[in-house]
Amino acid sequence: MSEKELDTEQKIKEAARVLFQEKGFAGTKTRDIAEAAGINLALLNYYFRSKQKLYDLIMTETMQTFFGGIISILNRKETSLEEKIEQFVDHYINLLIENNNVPHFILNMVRENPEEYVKKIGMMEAARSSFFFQQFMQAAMEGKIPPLNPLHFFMNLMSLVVFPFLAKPMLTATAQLNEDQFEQIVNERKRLIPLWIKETLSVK
Amino acid sequence: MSEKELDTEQKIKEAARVLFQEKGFAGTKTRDIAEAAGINLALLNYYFRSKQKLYDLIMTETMQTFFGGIISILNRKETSLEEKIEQFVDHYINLLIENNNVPHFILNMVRENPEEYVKKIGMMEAARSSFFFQQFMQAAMEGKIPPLNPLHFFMNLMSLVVFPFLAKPMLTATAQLNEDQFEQIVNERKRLIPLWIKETLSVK
DNA sequence: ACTATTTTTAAACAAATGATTAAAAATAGT
DNA sequence: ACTATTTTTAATCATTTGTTTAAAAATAGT
Repeated sequence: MSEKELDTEQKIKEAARVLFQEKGFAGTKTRDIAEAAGINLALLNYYFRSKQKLYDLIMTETMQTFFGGIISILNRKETSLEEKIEQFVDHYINLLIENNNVPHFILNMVRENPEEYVKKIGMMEAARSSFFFQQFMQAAMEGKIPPLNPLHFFMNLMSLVVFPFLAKPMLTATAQLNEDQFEQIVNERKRLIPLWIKETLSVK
Repeated sequence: MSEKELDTEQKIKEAARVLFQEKGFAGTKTRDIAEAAGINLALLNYYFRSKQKLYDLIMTETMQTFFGGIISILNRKETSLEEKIEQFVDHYINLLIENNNVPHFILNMVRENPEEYVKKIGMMEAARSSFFFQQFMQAAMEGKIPPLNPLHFFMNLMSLVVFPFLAKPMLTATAQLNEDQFEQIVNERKRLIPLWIKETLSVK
């Protein structure tokens, strides 16, 4: 096992990750991956057996990236509900600035392969059983926040954080925003989204 | 030109619309369309010349569906800012309940073909020059609402309305929600989103 | 009823695409 | 230096896929 070996494998995986996230499974051709990675086409099958197996690997790793980091934030005993919201928003916006296409990829993936997705992710269950969820329900019971369906709350939080990254190509295509302006906008949202979310908890 | 003729053409277009919206351009095979429409494969090319031309047609019509109805709401002289928000939310949620996959399709489309998308849509420009936008800026100048970047405001509105439909496959795949429960949730949001959005206008 | 036109069908084509093979090149172990 | 193993390459295979063709069937015009 030399340096070069890992290098080749890694080059393929990286090229595949970028292309799969951008174009989806059907839209990505094995020859495109080989070209982007600068390797011979046969090496893809040599290292990863098949396009599907490579895709599955990228899928798993991407899910890990997207959902992995958040569990620990939601389960911290020492932070308040408000602090968790702030950390959640900050964590995700930072993550998505570095991985713009991940939300799009995950949505495509779930549509292509709902069963596989369900197997790989106990995310919702993890969120439901999180300390964050307990804190939310307790605050509702104590009347500190209104008895809003937690699903609305969670959907709002994800919406406000994630949607701009899904819509980014629409904004940049129409020359509404360039790369820097987009990043500035989403960075502003690190501060604003927690404020907005807390406001929604004062409604009705 | 008989009944059957229009019928065949329509059947193909309908099947293509469903499949393209669900699976994207690369993920949809001409044979799948033919099978779903119950027609001979060659008829697709007979009526629509090519897969690409058929896709372009579906794309144009879908954009029309998605953006067409909203302009008149945003330009009404007789409604207030608040009323426009309510009508906007109600209009879109109703539309998306009948066309669950349209947001996903549009996002895919923009990524596949940003230039074509830009040509087809002057939506942002229409929104910018709308009476709604003037009302928004005026209210900000008069201090009735804070000087929030209109982009944040518009992004929040779209996020809260559209995101649940993008995330729907995640919710149904994990058996969090069935079809009816999902529809109930988004219907609740017709009332809630305008309230939440108005709250965001009281922040900072 | 006859003819021209339109629509439909089965078959085939050509290119694209995922995968494999067998040989060559590079590397590791001794 | 020699051998075994691993990695890389060029060529090829088998399917899939978008499209075309030519004939058959259906329809319209008279």
